[in-house]
Amino acid sequence: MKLIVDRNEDVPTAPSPYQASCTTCRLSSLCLPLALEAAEIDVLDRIVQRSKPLQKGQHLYRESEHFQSVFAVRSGTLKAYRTTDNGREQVTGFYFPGEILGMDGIGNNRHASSARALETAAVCEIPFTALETLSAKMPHLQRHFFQLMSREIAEDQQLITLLSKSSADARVAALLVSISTRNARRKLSSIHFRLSMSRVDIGNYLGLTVETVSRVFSRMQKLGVLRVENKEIEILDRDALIEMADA
Amino acid sequence: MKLIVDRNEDVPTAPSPYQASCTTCRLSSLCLPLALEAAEIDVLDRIVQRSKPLQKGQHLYRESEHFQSVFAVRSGTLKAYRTTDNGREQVTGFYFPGEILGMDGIGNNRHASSARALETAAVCEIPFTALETLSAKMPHLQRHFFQLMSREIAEDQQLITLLSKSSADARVAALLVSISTRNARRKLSSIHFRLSMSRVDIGNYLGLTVETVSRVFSRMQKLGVLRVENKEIEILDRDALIEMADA
DNA sequence: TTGCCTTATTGACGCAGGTCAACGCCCACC
DNA sequence: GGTGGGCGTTGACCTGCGTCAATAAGGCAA
Repeated sequence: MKLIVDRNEDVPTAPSPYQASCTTCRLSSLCLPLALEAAEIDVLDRIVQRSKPLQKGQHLYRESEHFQSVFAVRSGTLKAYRTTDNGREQVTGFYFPGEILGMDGIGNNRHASSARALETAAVCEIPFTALETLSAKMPHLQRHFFQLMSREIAEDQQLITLLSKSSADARVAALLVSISTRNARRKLSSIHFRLSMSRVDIGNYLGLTVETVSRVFSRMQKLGVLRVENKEIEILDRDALIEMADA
Repeated sequence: MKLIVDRNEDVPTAPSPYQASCTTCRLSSLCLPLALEAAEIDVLDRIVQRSKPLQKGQHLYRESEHFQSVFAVRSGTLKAYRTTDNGREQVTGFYFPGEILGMDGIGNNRHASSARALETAAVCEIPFTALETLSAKMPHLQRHFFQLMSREIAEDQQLITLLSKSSADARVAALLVSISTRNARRKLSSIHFRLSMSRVDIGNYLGLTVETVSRVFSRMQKLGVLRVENKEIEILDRDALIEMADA
């Protein structure tokens, strides 16, 4: 007998199964421009599509597929990755609730990367042509999307720097700090969390092997910076971690 | 006595010293949306500012400065770079004529990187607020800028993959192929060109040391893939180079 | 032209992290 | 409860690239 209620409310409620609205969404402060008025949110709301949640491992979109929409994560985590010409995989980002993915597809009308769920995940689909039309009418919204894309560029550049210059320790530290910060934005614990991605994905993202990632975790634990128990991470010394991240 | 005419026509012509227009610019096919009508180009033309060329080493903008404009390269080459917390430099890109830079500043209203000229360079300044206003009225233009930004994201992701997975040989090969391709877009030789950036910059961009870059060039020369003479590069076997780029 | 300074090349050597291999643990599914 | 397979950890060894150092080759000023 199941006494504990599932925290992910995936249960459909007829007639419009996954209904929710931007107005009531507690993540809207992350993915929408704050300056948007109630009436404007309503208009936007009407173009956003909410469909049934993705199961772990399921794809949201695949590289080189026709691009139609960008997506906002509602719950769960997704990873974006591209496949290189020689068949290897490169994880290009992890996306948490409130974050937007798929913007790399706008440029050539096809997705430049694939995205799949790392755990059960729900997303809002935002058809891009509708978004464009709306943006032209709502300056705040246009500005907001320019900003979102610009920030994605800036974040990618930070990753470039990380990959180009930093030691294995610094890379892992930087990722943990990033996750910690993003958790804080979502009002979750910034020092205690569960990694939704595997060591393989972490290594792939950071340009390291699984073994190295594992060794770094062990080392940090020994140093008293972290407590690691499988996917559960507790940050014991955030300052030390931040220090390590730019060494 | 100087018989050879300078190819860079920097000579001011009174009364409006650096006058030129998007209509006559042979690069406009690269930096403007093709679908723009003559009248629209004219409107855009009016917001674009052309100032005196930058000298080698001169900054176009600096990291964390207030963001106001994006820039289109008219002639010469620029590099963008950011300074890490621990004081090191990371080159995030090279920009050739017809390419747009500065878009990473939109997100937080300050430039996320610095940009400096690698040689005498002329740019068109495009004030961003004006561009926004115009974009709202001209759907083609809005779409174009979304696309430009998206492509920058996709390109950064490619660099991420390169830095994360590839050998020194592959990185250098990839850069050369990229320059070669971009030269072709500008109707310049794709097999014979002069590198405007130093070995230090190349190494920095690719996450390698100068010494490694130098060794890779020597090795490729020995293999008959390249002919290297200082900054002059001749690609002897483009297919081999492309092959090396994803190994 | 000379001389100085910056940039590039080449060699010798060391180390961080990759590779290979063995093993333990977690959990899903009989 | 048992068992198989994936995921994570740890150790031993190897190698590609960084580091340090010496030298050469441009390029610019005077």
